[in-house]
Amino acid sequence: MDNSQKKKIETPTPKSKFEDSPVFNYINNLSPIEAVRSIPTVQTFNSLSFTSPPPVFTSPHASFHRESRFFRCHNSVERSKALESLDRSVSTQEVVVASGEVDLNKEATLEDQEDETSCDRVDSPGPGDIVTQVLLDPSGGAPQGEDDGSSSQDVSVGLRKILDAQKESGTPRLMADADELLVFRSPNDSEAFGCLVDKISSSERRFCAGVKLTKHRDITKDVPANDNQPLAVVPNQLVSNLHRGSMRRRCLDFEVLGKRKKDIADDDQLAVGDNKAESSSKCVVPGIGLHLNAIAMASRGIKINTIHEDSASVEIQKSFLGSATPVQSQDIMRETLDQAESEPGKGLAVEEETPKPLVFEELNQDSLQKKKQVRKVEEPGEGDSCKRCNCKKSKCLKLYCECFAAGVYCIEPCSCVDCFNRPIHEDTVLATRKQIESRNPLAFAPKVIRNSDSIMETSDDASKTPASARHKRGCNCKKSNCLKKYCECFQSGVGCSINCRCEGCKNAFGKKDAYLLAIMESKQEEDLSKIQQNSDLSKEVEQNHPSSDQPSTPLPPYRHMVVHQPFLSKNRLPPTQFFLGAGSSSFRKPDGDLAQARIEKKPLETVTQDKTEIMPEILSNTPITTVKAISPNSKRVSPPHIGSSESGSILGKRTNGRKLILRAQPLQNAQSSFAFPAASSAPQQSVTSNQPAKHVKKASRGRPLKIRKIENIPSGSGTFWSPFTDRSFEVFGSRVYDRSATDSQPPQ
DNA sequence: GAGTTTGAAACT
DNA sequence: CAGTTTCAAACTC
Repeated sequence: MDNSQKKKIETPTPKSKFEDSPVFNYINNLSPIEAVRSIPTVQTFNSLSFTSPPPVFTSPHASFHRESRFFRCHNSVERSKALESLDRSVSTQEVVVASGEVDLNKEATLEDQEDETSCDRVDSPGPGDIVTQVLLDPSGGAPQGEDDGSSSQDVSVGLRKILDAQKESGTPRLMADADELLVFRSPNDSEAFGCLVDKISSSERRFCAGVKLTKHRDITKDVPANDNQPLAVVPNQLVSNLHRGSMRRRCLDFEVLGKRKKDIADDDQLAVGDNKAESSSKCVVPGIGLHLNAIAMASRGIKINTIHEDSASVEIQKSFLGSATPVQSQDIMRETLDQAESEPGKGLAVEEETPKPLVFEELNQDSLQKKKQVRKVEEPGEGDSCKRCNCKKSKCLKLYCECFAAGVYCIEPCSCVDCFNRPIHEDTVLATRKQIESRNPLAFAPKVIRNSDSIMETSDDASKTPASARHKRGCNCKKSNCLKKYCECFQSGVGCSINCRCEGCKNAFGKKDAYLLAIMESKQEEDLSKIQQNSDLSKEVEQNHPSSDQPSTPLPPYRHMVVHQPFLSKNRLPPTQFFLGAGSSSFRKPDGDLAQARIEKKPLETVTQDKTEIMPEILSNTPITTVKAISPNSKRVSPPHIGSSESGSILGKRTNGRKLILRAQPLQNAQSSFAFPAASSAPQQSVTSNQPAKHVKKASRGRPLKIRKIENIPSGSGTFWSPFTDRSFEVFGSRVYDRSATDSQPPQ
């Protein structure tokens, strides 16, 4: 291309006197050079961007840095004041903080000292900031300096220089943060997040929150090899280091025992030498080995933030959830927001901490007071990272002990007697833990499972509730009516489920009985939708016009067609599902009024408002894998039919409500795969299966329906809609019946 | 803060 | 697996 351009420039006309002019020569010479110059520049950014996620990811990432500051000010009444003082250079600060992150990522394991100081420079944006932003953009977390080779390394070196220069004039305020980051090594160490967030919320180290957390995220993501590295004990410890030490001291690091022992020795020394520091640290860094706990604790860190109901916090927390998928994060966030809404104060796992000399300490006076107030309200629920026990006889080596159960060492605030849950007795702790785990491998797993995937692992159908929290084992309350914290479900803020053996359940978060109610209601709705759909079919038969290819609602070309198996859609809808609105409604919403919940849900419907949509909508509050089966005409596929008898089809085989998801295929493949409309002239009611015939006959109000049997269909059962032909089909076992040979406009 | 209640954990 | 005991948190006063 350059050659052709050159030719165009150079060879249009025979040489003229103009060519000899300096201007012409200048232009003639400049053009190709400009092109050559511009290309490398673009390529440099492109190369960086290529390793970066799309902008949709970069924005939250960037906002994370921005909001990390907010995040730290959340608990302060003078948040705005803090912001004023901090916002000397908003955007550039973020960038520089981020640059610290990059720097740390690159060299955390190499130079502790560098780590300590890399966070110092906050206020002075450097020339490399923009490039740093580019480096940081990838929310994938990979330090671009390592990935991108020389160019980004150069940038990083430049940043380091800048940082070094700033270091001389910077304050030591943030020094501790960098090495404190090293405390957290495990990607699953979500409780560490929680604790860290606690600390953050508690006011100190305002600015480095983002650095710390992103650092953690990046470390865990990018340097997995370091996951098992011993904690980096930084020399020249500051007060915060003692604090850190106590944090580590309370950490039950079951997976790196050998490596930890060395640290433990140090910790013990610290413990002897400075219990004050220990007591100042009630926050807990969880045991790295507590990977199971981390599952549930992934949401813990969020909890703290969401109380602020700041959308920015959401972004932060998404960022915190480094290992969580966006969908998971969303789910967690939704839940957390709901929790924060329904339980103000509970989400604040804030611990009192001894204030440390920090630059912005004055900004935190109020926040500390507030936190103390919050602390009173705060209840060390199941999800709290900071446990305090009062064990007398168990030596804190049984699950009776909250600390031990939470996977943390007992610390100063504990009032336990003869406590063995100390780093000194780590061997005993580990042995006991192993013993308990041998008895019950999930003994240290979170009691409440908020992750839908985890829920899906359970054997109970009722637990297969997407996006709903469940107590793992269920409660067994007899007298508390699940209305007091004796009830683990209530304490965890989740509704009772079919797993519970409670009596007289009145759990405000969801009665067990609500299951039955939900089942009944869903069945009613299913019937209604059945009737509605069959009515539509009748109309279609009447009109007898070919299928419409004009969807009223544009839909993405690719869609999952979900065939809800009867037991999921019909019988296994837990009450909490009703509380999971499309937006912020929550499973925490008391289920006292299911109807109200449904009413609230109704406005959320964006398509036709007929009753048939309620259930699918509810079901759609599931992870992304379950997509509503909505026709382009906004006509929802009715829940699958269940005949009076479930024999003769997959219905007879209860499959725990698993959803059969049929992936839509390109049009040319769709017809072949579904084998329709193979017999367009099939006789009406040519039904080979009794159940469909019976059902259709009944639902069609006596009108004959065009039902064509289609062979060789994957087993499954239910009604589904084909986006390619805008037809509905019924699947019964291995047979598919085309229920909409002629389609009509959907009812509005 | 002491005593009671409660339900999970542990034990048999 | 069911019944009992132990235990510590939650609760009440």
